[in-house]
Amino acid sequence: MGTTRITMTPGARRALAAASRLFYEQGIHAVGVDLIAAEAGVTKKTLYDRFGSKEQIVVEYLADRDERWRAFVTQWLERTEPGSADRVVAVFDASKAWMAESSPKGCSMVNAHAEISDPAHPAYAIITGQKQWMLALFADLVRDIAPTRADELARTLMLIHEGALVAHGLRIFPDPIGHARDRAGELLKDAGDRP
Amino acid sequence: MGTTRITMTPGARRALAAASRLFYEQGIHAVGVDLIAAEAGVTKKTLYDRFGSKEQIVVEYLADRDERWRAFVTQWLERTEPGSADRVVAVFDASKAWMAESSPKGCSMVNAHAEISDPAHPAYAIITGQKQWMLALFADLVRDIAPTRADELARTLMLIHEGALVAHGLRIFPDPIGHARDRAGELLKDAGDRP
DNA sequence: TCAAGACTATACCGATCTGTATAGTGGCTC
DNA sequence: GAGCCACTATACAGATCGGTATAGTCTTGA
Repeated sequence: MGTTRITMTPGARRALAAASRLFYEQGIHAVGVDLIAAEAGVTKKTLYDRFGSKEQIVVEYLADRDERWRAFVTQWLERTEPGSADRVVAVFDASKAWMAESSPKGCSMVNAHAEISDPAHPAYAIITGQKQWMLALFADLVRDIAPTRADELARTLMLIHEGALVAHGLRIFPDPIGHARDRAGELLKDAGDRP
Repeated sequence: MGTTRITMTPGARRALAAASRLFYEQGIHAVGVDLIAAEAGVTKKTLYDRFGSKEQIVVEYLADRDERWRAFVTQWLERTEPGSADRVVAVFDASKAWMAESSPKGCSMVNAHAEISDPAHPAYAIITGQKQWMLALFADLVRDIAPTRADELARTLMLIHEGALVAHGLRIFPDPIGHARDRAGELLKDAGDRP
């Protein structure tokens, strides 16, 4: 991990929880540190003692969300049969559950990327890192089913998955993640038929 | 069209061009009206005489981009055979050309949506309007090929297309729109085989 | 009991934010 | 050549931005 993390004292934990909610709902630039402090029941002094800068709060926000998402998916995968197409479908099931819980505005990484122009920003690596992790995960899961076409299928799954998250956030049509899940299932069934 | 548009004087045109570039590259909240005025070679007075508010500049930015995108796609479609699967593929070709030109950060509508929380914001209707237009376009084009499955296929195409734009913006893998184009072609070839 | 550390409250810094006011200049048309 | 309109320049209002300083309170563990 290339990003520096901070020690999470009780106050820092509350601040991060408030910042996470506010950043996701209203956007990063739209939320000031005064608002974060007020919502968390914490003074700005405490915020800057713990995080040092607003940028670091943003980094912690994304790194924490990334960490929780990876753990969430891993947990869903553990309930499925290794080496089966069900495992790919389970990723979409996990996404649907995750989004239904508290992510009506789509992927936080994609949304954060919209507000960060500088690739040198420490948050940039977290954002692209998660997407690379997802692509590698799809490739690993597909390799057990269709080894020769693993990379190509993984990229297609990636497109469908990202598209579903966007469609969910923008409410383009009902249940886009469920739709994506079904298409992913068909895609792998067809791929398995012709070896 | 539910959004009010303004009269585009030369100064307003320059201001909108500058705002478009800045909003897209740095995000809406990160760009102030002073910067827009300076970059456009226009005073703030002129900005407020023409647009009235920053919000209205944002609305013009999105409405103008939406308008130009629709014209762009329509132009590409006119070069293809009506009723053929090539027309769907042409949408992806248009997207690839559009993004290559001046959109390295993905879809401006999706990015703007990340910064706008209030559905009552006048920009909201423009954002969702474009996505609905795209979905209807896909449905119309597919109806000529596979009428019974038009809506389902249109939604799948929508997911692949949106995913490709995100993947392009985040540089998840090389040429995602080209990849999406090929998958869309296959999808319709298979759909046409079984009527 | 005492020291350390996490926290609180308050007040402030300079900079920047959106938005407005005043006064004056340039070019176009009738 | 008079009037109109787009534009320029400057200065400022009130609020909020990220970030810091001082001083005091609370809990925890040795």
